[in-house]
Amino acid sequence: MSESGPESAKRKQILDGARRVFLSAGFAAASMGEIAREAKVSKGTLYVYFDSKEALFGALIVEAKRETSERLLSLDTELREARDSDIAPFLTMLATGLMEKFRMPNHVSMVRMVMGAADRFPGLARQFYDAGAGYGHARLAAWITEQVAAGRLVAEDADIAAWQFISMCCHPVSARVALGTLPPPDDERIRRTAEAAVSTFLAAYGPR
Amino acid sequence: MSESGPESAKRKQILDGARRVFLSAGFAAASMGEIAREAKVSKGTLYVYFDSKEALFGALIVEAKRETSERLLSLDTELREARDSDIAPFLTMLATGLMEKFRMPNHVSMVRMVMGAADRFPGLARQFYDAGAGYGHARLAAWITEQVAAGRLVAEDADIAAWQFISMCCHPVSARVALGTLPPPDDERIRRTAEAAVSTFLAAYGPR
Amino acid sequence: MSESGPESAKRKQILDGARRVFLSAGFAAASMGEIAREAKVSKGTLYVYFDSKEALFGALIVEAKRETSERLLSLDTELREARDSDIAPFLTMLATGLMEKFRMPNHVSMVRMVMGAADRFPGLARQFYDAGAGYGHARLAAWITEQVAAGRLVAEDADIAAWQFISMCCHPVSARVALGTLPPPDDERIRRTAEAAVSTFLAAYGPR
Amino acid sequence: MSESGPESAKRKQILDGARRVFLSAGFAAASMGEIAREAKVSKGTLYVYFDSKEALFGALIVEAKRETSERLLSLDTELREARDSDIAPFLTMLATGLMEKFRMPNHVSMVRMVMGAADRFPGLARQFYDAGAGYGHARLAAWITEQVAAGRLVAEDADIAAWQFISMCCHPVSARVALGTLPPPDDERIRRTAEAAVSTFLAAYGPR
DNA sequence: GATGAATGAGCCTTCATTCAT
DNA sequence: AATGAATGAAGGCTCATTCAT
Repeated sequence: MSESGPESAKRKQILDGARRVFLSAGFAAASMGEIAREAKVSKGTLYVYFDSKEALFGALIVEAKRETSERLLSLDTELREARDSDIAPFLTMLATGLMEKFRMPNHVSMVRMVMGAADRFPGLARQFYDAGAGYGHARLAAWITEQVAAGRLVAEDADIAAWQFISMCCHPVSARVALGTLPPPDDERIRRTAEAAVSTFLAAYGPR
Repeated sequence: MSESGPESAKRKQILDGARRVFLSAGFAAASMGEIAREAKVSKGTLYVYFDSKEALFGALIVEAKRETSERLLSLDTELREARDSDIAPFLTMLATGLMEKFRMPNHVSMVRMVMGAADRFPGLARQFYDAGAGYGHARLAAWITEQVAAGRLVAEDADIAAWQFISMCCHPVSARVALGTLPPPDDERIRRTAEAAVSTFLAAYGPR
Repeated sequence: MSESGPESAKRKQILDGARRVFLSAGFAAASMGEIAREAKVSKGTLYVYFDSKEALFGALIVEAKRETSERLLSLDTELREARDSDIAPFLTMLATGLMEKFRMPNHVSMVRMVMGAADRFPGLARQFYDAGAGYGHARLAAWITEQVAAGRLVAEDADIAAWQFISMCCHPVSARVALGTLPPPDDERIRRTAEAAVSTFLAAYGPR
Repeated sequence: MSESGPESAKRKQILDGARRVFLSAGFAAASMGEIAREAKVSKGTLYVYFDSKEALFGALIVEAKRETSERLLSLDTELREARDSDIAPFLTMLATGLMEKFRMPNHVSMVRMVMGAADRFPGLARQFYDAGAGYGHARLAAWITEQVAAGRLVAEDADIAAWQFISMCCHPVSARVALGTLPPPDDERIRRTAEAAVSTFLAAYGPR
């Protein structure tokens, strides 16, 4: 009794190999042979589980999307719990978490890969965005709206405010690391950048 | 009298074809044959002007870098003239210009292409970043420092402040358009986002 | 149960095709496409068994070298048995064998090919020489030394004497056939040339 | 008043460049571009003087043939003068000259090149042979015939005798150097080999 | 299900040759 | 006569995909 569905162990083994190869080479430069070698299966087996190179790539993005979605569920929890806690410490934690995520080598590679493939696979890029940045932004905007309703923040456009906060955290990292191939920020720099983001955000939208 | 130097017309013709192909396919997926077809020269001619596919790609980045540098010279002028003008209108103009640049299809494709190739050509990605985002950030930080000295702004860390302003303008666009393959923002959305960026920036660093 | 080692049937099939093409065109003028066609395999299969055109060429030389080595083992046996037989008939047989070998079309082509590639592949040419002419000369020189010790020949320099005998047999054939593209000698001419070589050799080194 | 005939200085300049390139690479691996560079003319000029790569190669062989012919005219003179001199010293001189010629790098390369191209250009190889080895052999055979007639040598088959003498000199050198890529013989080895050739030749065909 | 040998289209690059100047 | 830019046909090699075992 075996299965080649999404739960198969071999399927995961292949996806792991594919992730390593696709992340470091991008879609076009990755070769099925190297993926097979990396996943320690034969080339033929690849095609037992995935119809084509594109399908394998797509499955990888979908998987990454799912992992991101699951991780972001904890954001929901945190946001819900944060309703009654102090705003500043919570935002600082949020900012720090975002930046730490954005400096991780795997995240950098993933962004590079998806961006590099966005012209060829707009649908996948869109899914990746929706599950990650898009979802995160929507949740934060909703939380801001709640805080405004509760009188703890003052913001006319929660959508834009959410983007501003996220942008101040993520962009300096991804512009320098993912695009500029500069070394990732150390903890101290992250701390200072996060605090500055919170400070600026609250200067604009904080109570009073 | 002909020349195969950087001024040659045929060289430009090739670079134009290469830009179209590289921008829409990325480095690895672009083929020299398609570039030749697009540039309306023979495949052999490609190699008269460029030693290899990599060299052609590199020349393209260098050219884009140079164009960006030249365009940013006007930023210098504007920043200098802006010393005595009102801060808010100037920042609004800056924000609008940034966002309009970031929604241009060619810019989107260029960022996607350079990001997708950053793993293989870190040096080129770095050059591209240095000439564009890096240079722009440095100029803005210097300007902020001057404003602080003149008492028109209050900012402890001009470096971070500059990144915040740039990020609030660029990130919402590039995250949604370049990564998320969403339609670019229209003029109205740009206006509102730009104004919000200026407003938030001045709330944090403005006089008083 | 398959194997791509030196025993694989397909490998032999490829080497056979490669031999035909390399022998008739030389290394540089041979094309992998033609070899594939001649071997009745696809171009890709060539690269499953051999890493490159050079590797395929090298394997061909090594194989030819091995065949030559094996064939020359019988020379050892003959030389050993010839110790007690009459010298003249044995030398005549040796001379005839040498000349017959040197007029064979495949041998002519092989020498042409190796010579033509000696500038680019000196190591391979050296291996080919060592296994063939070099080994044969060494064996004959050793045999002559033994005959001198036994008082059946008188030669101060067995090395030079061996070269003289071999040269009188081989050079007239290879100069005219391999270099001059003249028709190979018929049996009668071989007989006369062989007898003359033995006669001259014995006039110089024979007993008394 | 200019001429593109065989006397043109530019033609010679091209042939010189072509010789260097063809000799070191062989026909197929040589490129017209490199020849043009080596000859310090444009690629187009090559085709003003020679119809094709093959024609240039052919002209090179013809020129080498002519030079060889001219050089061999002195052999005629020497042979004529040698009629009355002692045979042994003359033959020793002849043998030494042959071997010195055969160890010259240019001669080694020329033989390799012509042999490597003999399959494709049998006519040229034939011309090269006729003007060199073939002509030399014929002259020596004629001289031997004269010596026999004069009672200074005893040989039934002057043709074979001439080949034997030439072979004992040339083959040990070309087998080891041109084929085996071994270092060329030094002067001492040439002296010993030449003397041994003369000694063996005279043992077989000398007076008495 | 898993394998890996085999395929052939396609890629980057080179090169003999042509032609307008 | 001389140039060198331009061409397009190969050439060596890779790789996604298939299929018999």
